[in-house]
Amino acid sequence: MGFPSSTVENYLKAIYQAEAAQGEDRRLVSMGSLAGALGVAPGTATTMVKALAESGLVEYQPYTGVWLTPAGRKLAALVLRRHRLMELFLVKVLGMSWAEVHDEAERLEHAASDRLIDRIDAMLGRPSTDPHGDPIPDSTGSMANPEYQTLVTCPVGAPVVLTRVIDQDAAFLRFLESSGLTPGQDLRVESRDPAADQVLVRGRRDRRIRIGMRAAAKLQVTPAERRRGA
Amino acid sequence: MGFPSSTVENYLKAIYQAEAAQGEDRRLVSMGSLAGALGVAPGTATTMVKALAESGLVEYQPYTGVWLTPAGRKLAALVLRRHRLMELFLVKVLGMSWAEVHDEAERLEHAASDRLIDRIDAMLGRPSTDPHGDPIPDSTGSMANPEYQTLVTCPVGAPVVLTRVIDQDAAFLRFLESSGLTPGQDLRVESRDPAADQVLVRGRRDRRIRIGMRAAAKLQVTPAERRRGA
DNA sequence: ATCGAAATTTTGATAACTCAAAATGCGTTA
DNA sequence: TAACGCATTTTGAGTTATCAAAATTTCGAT
Repeated sequence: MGFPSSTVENYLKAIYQAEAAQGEDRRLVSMGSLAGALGVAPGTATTMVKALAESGLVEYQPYTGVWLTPAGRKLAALVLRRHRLMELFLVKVLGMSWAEVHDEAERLEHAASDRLIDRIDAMLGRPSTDPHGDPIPDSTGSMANPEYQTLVTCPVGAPVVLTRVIDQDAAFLRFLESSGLTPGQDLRVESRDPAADQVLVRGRRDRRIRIGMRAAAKLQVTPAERRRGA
Repeated sequence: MGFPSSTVENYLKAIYQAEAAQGEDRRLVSMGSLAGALGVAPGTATTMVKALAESGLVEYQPYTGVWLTPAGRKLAALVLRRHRLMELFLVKVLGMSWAEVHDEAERLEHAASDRLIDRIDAMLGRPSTDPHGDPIPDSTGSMANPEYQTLVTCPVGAPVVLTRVIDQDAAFLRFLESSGLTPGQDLRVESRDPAADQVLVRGRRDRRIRIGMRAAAKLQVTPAERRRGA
């Protein structure tokens, strides 16, 4: 009936992202991980999910998990759209830092009207990704979901471009910023040592950055385009 | 304890504005008008106001009314600050229309952080009034509250500048916009006829606009500065 | 001085969201 | 297959904000 509450939007978004974080196929989200992602008690998640199932936004199998219906998926994508456009807007127009916009957008995404979001979208030139490289769903809720390699999987020595960062933690983002590891940067993995949990990255001006495998796996890259001309 | 909910902020804002709408001295707001302003049942207002009194934000006398404590007044002013800066931002930066920003700001004012508000404030050059001419409280919560004349009280024939519009109704604002009655415009009251409930205004390019006394009373003006030079 | 209308408060319910802790189900391991 | 441990669900309760309708208070008019 009425439009979805912030709480409903947050549950849908969390389910959407948990689905996406898993593989292509297994789109079943456990109560435990959902409750964890939202910071609520397990019983709370169960109760809410049953309500969401009532309104046709998710499917729910007791003791098994939840997944989104097409309606729920669309709604979640539109929340994500609001969030990501808002983040990009805060960075590009208001000059806020990459690291601090997440929480701000987390609240604004529930307050901004479609009209406002469309203005922002237009002002930014209908962008396709947010400051972290996350793709922005269009106004119908559909989104490109490209598969990238990461600093763990890309070939050693090959020039790549940092394309997407899969983590919103402010401290991590501040570290990346201070290391020059921001989307768009040209990089090259110089060496990888799984035993020592070390990845050595060459950045701009041959800067060397050492990070662990876990962090490296959060940095997605694409092969660098060969420069044209001489 | 925790920070105020949107509901609390809205009650404080409504009380603040009801106080201001009354005279300088009589700052006592009745339950009826408060409930009316917020669109809730009278009993609801009573309940909430008692809770606000518990937290020291208002003083409450049963069967008499409410008024803000200094703490409540400051909080209300900061909500108003967020609202007005947000409105001005939406108009100036996002090019939204005067008439449509009120509802948008009504929601965003509860979601924007102090940090964001300060960025907006800085980007707009620490403005002193919003698009309606309403004064913007500073970050300590203090606000200039100038007394203006209105199109009902200003001298007939005297050149004045439209300074402030005391009404947020979208239809009214759209009418004003289409009539060229926006803050900053030079005007002159050509004639006033209380019997016929008519005020005849001369606007830009000698345009004639006829409005009722009630509408005229919502348009606040200051005497036009005499132009220097030839 | 009292009566009655209007405003206000109280009462009893409801909806949305949450928790802690008890109960239940599920899969694995012995 | 029986039992253990863990995840999940259920239960009982609390919070915040709301309403409708009954009870109460106030104040002006007779």
